[in-house]
Amino acid sequence: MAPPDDARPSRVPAQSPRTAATLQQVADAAGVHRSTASRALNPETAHLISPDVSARVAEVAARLGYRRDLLAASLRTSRTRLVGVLVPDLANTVFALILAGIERTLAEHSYAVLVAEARGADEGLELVESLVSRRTEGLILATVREDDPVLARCLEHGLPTALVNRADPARRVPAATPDDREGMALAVRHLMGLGHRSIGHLAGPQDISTGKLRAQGFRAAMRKAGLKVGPIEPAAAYTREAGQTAAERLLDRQAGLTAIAAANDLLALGAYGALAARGLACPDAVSVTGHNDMPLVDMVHPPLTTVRIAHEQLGSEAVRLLLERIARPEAPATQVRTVPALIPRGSTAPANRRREG
Amino acid sequence: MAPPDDARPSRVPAQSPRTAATLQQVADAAGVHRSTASRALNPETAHLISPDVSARVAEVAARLGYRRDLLAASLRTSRTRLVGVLVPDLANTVFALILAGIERTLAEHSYAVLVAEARGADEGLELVESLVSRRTEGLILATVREDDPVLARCLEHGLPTALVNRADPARRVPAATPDDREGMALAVRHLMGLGHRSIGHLAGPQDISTGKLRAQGFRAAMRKAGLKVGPIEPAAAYTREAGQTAAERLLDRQAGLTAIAAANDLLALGAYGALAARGLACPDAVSVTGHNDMPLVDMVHPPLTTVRIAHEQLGSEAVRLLLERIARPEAPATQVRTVPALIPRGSTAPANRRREG
DNA sequence: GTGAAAGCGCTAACAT
DNA sequence: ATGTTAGCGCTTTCAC
Repeated sequence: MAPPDDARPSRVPAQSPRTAATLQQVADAAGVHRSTASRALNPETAHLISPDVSARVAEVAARLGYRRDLLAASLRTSRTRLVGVLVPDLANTVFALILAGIERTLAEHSYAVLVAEARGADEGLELVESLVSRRTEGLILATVREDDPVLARCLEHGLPTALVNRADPARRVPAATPDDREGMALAVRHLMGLGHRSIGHLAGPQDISTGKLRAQGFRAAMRKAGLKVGPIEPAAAYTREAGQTAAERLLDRQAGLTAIAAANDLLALGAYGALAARGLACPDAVSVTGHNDMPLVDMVHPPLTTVRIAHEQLGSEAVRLLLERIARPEAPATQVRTVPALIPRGSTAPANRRREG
Repeated sequence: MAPPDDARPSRVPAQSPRTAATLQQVADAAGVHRSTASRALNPETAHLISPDVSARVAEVAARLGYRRDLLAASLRTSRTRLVGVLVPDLANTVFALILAGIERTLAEHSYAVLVAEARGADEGLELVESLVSRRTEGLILATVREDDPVLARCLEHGLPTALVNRADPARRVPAATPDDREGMALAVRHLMGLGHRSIGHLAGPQDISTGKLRAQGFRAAMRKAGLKVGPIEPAAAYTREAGQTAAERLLDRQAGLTAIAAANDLLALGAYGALAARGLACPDAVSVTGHNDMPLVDMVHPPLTTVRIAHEQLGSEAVRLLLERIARPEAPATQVRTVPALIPRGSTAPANRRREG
């Protein structure tokens, strides 16, 4: 009934493979054993097979639209080429940029990325279990806080882990972070260069390494300049709202403040709100600096002077560290710090003008 | 030499499971067959097993730190609970927000998300192959353009697919999009309400559904109001740079323009640049509207009047559509449109003031 | 250079 | 209610 298949190449790469061809089918069609087909199709083992057989198998595989089943291969080899990434908030630009860096770099190494949001610690623990049970080869955590239970669990599991943007004070695992102390020092020196002497620090949450280290950087830079360390007010979270609240406390504490160095751009924008609420102009009355150089902070009013973090690079460094860890789990945990850069814009100005308010 | 293990519960939940326990080991330790252990541990089949055996198995499993190997289970059941997501640019806030919505909703259904950036079409095609070979149950595409080869490939594979933020004109697959025509009509009506009659459209790329539909919405709204349709200039990409270039062309084409309705916030910000370059004040000389309500556009100068898209909702709707598709692949492809909202801010003002320039 | 056989860890008929 | 058996699709000894 059916017309005989003619030998010319079919128009489409085989009829739509409703059910994907399996290695066994390829082998049968090529008249070889499936182990031979496996070897022929795998670049690592193809050299074991005679060129003509290899060619025939490859041709048949292409005709049948064969695709290696990575799931089955992973089960057999225990190599999934899968990495899990945990972030606190996907909607946050900082983590989106880091994730972009991670994904791009992992793709270069033909790894796939399983991404999940760990809003709370409990959720994080469950996610680790689920990622382990999917046999991810390693994890990148952007969520880590002080005494983090998720990190602890990863260590228990012996799961190769790297941190990004957050450091582990105990240095038990590799981490890629910005040089937080130096970044804040950059901001403080910039303000001092403009003549500011009364500088307050709008700090981040102190159980996050960025929050803690940037506060340390602030103190150190002030001391080094021989200045009395200004007031430090930690915000409850890295948000505009928390920033505004903390900035208000900061202004309450020290009336004569001429500059605020914030631990993060969103906090700095919160400070804009607090200043506006008191009729204090920025930068005329009070200068403000941020941290991160998020997209669009060059267009806010006034354009935010900030410390640029190479977020994508942070992501790709974390990948490098993780892959190293996967290859040599017992090697010492490398800490990579990226170099921050000050981006001067309109939110900082010389301190010589007296405040009106 | 080693002290005998005493019977008290060990301090830690078993000694660190260097090598995770397997179902067989649990079964052996509980004195049952591994299929019994499997049934006992699976909520779906636990009712087949007597309560006491179930309890014993559960207890042993907990003691040994047993974790079901999802990889092996998936191979057996052909259900991976894995969904692939393709976005054009992870670093773009719009897609980050959509991804957040996708991830959150998929997590509720205990699906995991494999995310990848498809920068070009070739890359997209390869990614589809790789996702197929990982046996993702379905795909969400945020990358689709006119006559998209990636979408075509998904259809060939018979892979359940849903689109997000982009529509397929042929409606071959389900899609969750904003109501692009209505969104743009909102902006145009707002401008007309302020007395603007000479309005230009800073359009998006015309091979992307948002670009095309928003342009259509612009035309329709102008005609409906009995106005002559103003000039339309498509930008090469949804970026500030492309927006500035296209806005310059727009201003060249029609000198008397009092308002620009942009297809996207970044394009609108590009228009800010073009206006500033010509000494035209916004909104005094020319009003500008955007589209998306990206984070921080409320803080740029002037604060951008824009059309808010519920990006996270878009993501969760896409997930709903995809899961439906996975359940009933042959059902008609539903199109979901979310309702846009105009957010009036400082970049639009009444048209009565004459331009100085 | 190729084939045969075993098995990764799990689940789902099919017994009993 | 539980055990037996047979794979999912692949890779990798081990033979020849």
